[in-house]
Amino acid sequence: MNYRDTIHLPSTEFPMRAKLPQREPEILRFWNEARIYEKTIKARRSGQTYILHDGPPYSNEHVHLGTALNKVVKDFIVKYRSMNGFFTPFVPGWDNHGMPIENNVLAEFRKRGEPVERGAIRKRCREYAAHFVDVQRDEFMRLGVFGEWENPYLTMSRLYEAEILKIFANLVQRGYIYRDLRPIHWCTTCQTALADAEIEYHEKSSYSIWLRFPLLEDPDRIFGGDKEGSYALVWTTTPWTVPANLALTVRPDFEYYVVKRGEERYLVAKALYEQTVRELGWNLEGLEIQRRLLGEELRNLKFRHPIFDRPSPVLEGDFVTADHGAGIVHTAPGHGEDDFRIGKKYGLEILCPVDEKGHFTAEAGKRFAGLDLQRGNEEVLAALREAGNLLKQDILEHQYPYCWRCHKPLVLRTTMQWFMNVDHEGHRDKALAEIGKVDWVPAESYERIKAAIEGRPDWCLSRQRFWGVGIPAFYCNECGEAILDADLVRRTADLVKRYSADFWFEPDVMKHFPDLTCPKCGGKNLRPERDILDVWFDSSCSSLIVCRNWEGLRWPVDLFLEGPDQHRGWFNASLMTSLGAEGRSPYLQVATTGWAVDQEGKAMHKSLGNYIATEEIVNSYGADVLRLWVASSDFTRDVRVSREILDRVVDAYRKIRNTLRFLLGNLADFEEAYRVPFGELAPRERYTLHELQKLVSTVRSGFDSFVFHRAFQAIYQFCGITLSGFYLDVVKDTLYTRSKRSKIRCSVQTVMAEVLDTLIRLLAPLASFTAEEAYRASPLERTEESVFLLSFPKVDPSLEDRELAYEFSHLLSVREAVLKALEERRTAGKLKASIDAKVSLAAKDDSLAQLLKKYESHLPELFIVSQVNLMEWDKMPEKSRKNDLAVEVQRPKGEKCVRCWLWSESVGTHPDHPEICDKCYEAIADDQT
RNA sequence: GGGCCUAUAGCUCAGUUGGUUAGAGCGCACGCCUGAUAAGCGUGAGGGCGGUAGUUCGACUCUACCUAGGCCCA
Repeated sequence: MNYRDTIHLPSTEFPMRAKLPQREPEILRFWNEARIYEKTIKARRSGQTYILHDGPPYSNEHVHLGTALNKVVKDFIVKYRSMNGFFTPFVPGWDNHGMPIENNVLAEFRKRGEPVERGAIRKRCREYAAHFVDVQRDEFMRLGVFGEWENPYLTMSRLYEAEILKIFANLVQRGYIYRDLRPIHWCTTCQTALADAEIEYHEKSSYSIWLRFPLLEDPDRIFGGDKEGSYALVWTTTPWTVPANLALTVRPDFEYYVVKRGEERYLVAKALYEQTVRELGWNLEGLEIQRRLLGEELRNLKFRHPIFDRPSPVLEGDFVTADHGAGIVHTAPGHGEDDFRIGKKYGLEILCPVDEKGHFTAEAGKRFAGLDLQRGNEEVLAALREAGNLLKQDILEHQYPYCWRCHKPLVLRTTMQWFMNVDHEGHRDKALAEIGKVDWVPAESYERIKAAIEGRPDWCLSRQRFWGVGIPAFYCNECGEAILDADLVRRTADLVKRYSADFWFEPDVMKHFPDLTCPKCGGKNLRPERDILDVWFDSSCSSLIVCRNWEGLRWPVDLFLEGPDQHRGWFNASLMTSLGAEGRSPYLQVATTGWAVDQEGKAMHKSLGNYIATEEIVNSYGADVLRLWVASSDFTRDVRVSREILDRVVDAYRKIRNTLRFLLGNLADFEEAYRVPFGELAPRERYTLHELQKLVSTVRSGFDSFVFHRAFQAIYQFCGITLSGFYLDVVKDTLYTRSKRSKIRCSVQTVMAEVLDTLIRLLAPLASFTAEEAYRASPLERTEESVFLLSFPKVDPSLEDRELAYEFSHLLSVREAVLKALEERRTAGKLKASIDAKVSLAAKDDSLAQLLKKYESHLPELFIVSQVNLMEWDKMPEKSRKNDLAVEVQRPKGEKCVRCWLWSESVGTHPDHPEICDKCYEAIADDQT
């Protein structure tokens, strides 16, 4: 008889090979067609609301791996909450306005030689953004991320653009918004301000000049009373900024010398003294250091402008360095960041005598007015020379900012901009108080947001760009008055809602404001502001706009979760607008993800060649592998990706998948009716269920505290060790050889059913596709259409048995010793399969001996051997003893059963089946009835 | 240059308030099985905790500095 046909081997449709890139799209189709996401939301409508508000990625390219990582972590959290009964609508969003898209579009226009016209550019930007919203939406969906993909938020939608202005109106009304000067990088060719990212640095030849400022006032007699022949030494590379000079800055903690050279006296920093002397070609021997004093002692000095007859007072500033020059910095508040700041601090005028084309204005003086900066440079040098204040003129090669569009050198110009006052009515302090109430994950991230808020300057909201929401201000053409009024902003918002923000830039926009007059002069000739709002302002409004306009959402929200750059970005900006407009922070909890980096921990760049595309991983490994890569990593730090890392994730995936497959296969003939009550299960089975409860507990606490990699490791190790390495291995004999409906086989299947059901649900938020696939392939009773409509497992205390687990921990260490002994025997060539062995065993320790006695009948299957003999310690040979345990491996008694392959003395006792053992004889008989 | 953070076996991660020979899983090597089979099982070899100098009876754990890396700012 062929007994192979009488054993019960696993059988399942769930294939060993996942073929995820092919299979996942089928599962996606099912989710979409059956509207599973919507069903999870509807099913939990009465549950507690949990809102994770999505931070909008920028819609200008394919999904970056870091963005994928971010969205996947969000999906873990949302799915877990949802399966725990929370109402969790997730509205994804995109940031659409802004410079990168505008620049790409401008490049397209220029390439085709089309005229750069505002309306046409904006139209194309809108299309461009919409295209990449579609691209990214598909890519996010492909990752298995659940959400309102049919109803996302777009910052360029009319509703959103209008709401931005309503929030802006609130800030205007509350007095947050003001207009002031600020230095910005300016391209005189393109006639526009540039953002930092639009600047590129190249080598440039500049003048390097030394000049002197004659002494004007010296109340503290620093120079000893002689005004004539006393000077401050100054170095600069930009002669054209000299007409804008309004001060000199020294460093208060530097030491300065008054140096006598013939009849002249010069002020210079000690640290730069020798270098300066060398530069100027002076003879060191002919010099005399008359005084040494600290920079702070110079504060009452006033010098005279080297060209004009006006004072240039000495200021104290920490930005002065000892790298170049004389330690005395030419300060022109209109043409430098540091200059501007210190100018404001000391209440200086902000003089910027250069217009948008790079020509000197009348403010630069008659001699220079109208000159471009190149000719201006020459003329300034000539004027300095004539005044006798130019000491040296040279050429210097140095790094200088250039426009990335026209590649011409940039200048710093100070122009009028709109600002949000971050200190308005204690705003900053309120913000600091608010962040103290927020839960920051990881905790250190509080320090970062704190530093970012403490240090943030007033928010410059103006951008001289095309693609964004226009700042709804007006200017009077009669008197120049700037008009920004909350009600007017709201009126504009209503128009935006109707026509989109594009209407603001139409040539006849003023027709919408026919009644408008200048509040100052009553003039009726007004023009609209052309600057747009900083796009950070757009995205900073997202929580307010989305969570109060989308049905079912709530504000403030439970969680923001983004990359670490958002401490200064979106976390910060959202707090600013929310606090200003609504008086509180928009979030209760903020979690930070790290960046996706390469194997060495370095940032990925396409130019470095270490860039791995999301698409590449999804197409060659599958989304579940990408999801498990995220799940296996500590996302609060930077997350590494490499071939090896992905290969290890694939190993883990296969192990988990094969474990599921084995469970599914061995449950093929199982039905609910055969379930054995938990109380009647054997120790081995109860132990496994106990371990399953431990797993559930570990996974839950991992999910609760966003430590997904612990949850993942626990699942992986449970599959690999507890199941594959122990339980499933040990139980095979029972499954295969016992009669189908025997209680012992049904007991095992009862456990396997429980394990399978739990495992699938534990895995669902992480390996969503595979969990769904396994659920659909499951022979168990399916109560829901999708795994995501099931609940997340909870610990069942009735399945816990600590005492039993304690006993099993001892049995398992005995098992380890036995396996070692078997391995030794195998190495010696005296044994192949462990089932061909008999093990004699003795424990030195009495309690262990008793434990073994208690479980004696279970030992052969635990060790997967044919027979186990418990012996007295003293009767065991010396060499078999190791520590407190003695193990000897021998040939079993009886004959090998051809059906179950175990050795038994009962083989041969059944005349109708002479080659099989009692156990098999019984099984065959049972199965036949 | 400043702020915040990271650095434990090839990989992903554990290492409680400083205390005996630093852990896990995977991978790797070797072996077994052929009734989970492009699967399954077993055994074993791998690091001295980025570096240096301190504090301490004793440091992967504390301090300082340095190196490499990340984000932000200058």
